[in-house]
Amino acid sequence: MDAGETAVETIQREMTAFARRARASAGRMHPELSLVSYTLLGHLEESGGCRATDLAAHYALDKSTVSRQVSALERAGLVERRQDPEDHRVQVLDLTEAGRRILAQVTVRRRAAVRERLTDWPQEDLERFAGYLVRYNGGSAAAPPGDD
Amino acid sequence: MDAGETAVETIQREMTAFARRARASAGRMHPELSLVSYTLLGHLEESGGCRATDLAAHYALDKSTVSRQVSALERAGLVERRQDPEDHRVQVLDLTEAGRRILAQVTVRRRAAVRERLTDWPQEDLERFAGYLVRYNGGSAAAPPGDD
DNA sequence: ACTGGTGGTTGCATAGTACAACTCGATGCG
DNA sequence: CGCATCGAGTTGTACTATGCAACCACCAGT
Repeated sequence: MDAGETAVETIQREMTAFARRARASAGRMHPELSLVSYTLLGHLEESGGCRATDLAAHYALDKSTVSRQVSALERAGLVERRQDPEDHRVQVLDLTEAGRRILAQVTVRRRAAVRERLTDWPQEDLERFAGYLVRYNGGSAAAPPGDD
Repeated sequence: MDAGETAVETIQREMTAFARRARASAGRMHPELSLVSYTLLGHLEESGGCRATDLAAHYALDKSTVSRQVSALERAGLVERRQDPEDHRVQVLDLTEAGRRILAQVTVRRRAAVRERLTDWPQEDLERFAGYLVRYNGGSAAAPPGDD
């Protein structure tokens, strides 16, 4: 196996390991906001409000899954649904004040956890790593960070 | 926010995005081997056989979860259980031939999918990215952030 | 008005998970 | 030795996330 294969193999293995860990403990750290709920709220904040269908498409989730997640978030008072006056099929979703607050809290906690692992990393490495992740995840080198 | 914060923020977001995507698509890609099953088989291969308790500890899973996963893998003919002659409480788990074969197949497919996203990456970037991931995941045994 | 397409909800099934209670065997202590 | 304790694993129960399919409501084009 050449060096390229070795690097690909390592990347595959490490990404797998990460995904498994994230999944295994997704609910433990932020009992009030699951990983999926967190990313949905994050997307609402970034996008400034969107439709359930947009969330489903963006996250490759079934619309029924999004529907239920959104219902839960609404029950929890973190998002609001507004009827689109232009199209009565559509519900435009947006964060409530409480939603914004919780999202900010969880973001801070998550970022702290990430930063924890990144202590001692030189600034240059942080930036390169961030760049690689963006490039890997998106093909989206163009998209703004956290686009997703 | 300074550049360091921005990089940390991006890393956090991208790792989260990746975890979510992996989770969403884990089952679709390899219907016969879920992400968790895959990692368990992988660990058995690396370790050359271990106990269910070791798997649980390594992956921060409840022993009941591992028990059921292992049962499923055994039913599928991918792992074997052997009584430890030293301690009759213990079952040493190991891959069967079929388990090895499936694991190899899925590894190839997963690696191909990863390589797909890494086409056009210069060798130097591949190696650096792999190194960053190892470093990020590695110190993490204690408090994996995606893990939380 | 009919037809087809889109946004969303609900019923049903499944996977993965945790926690608690349990069994069985090992280990240690009086 | 006999009993208490510990460790490995299993099983019962419950919950969450998820997908698919069926369905309803609405929009738009013909």
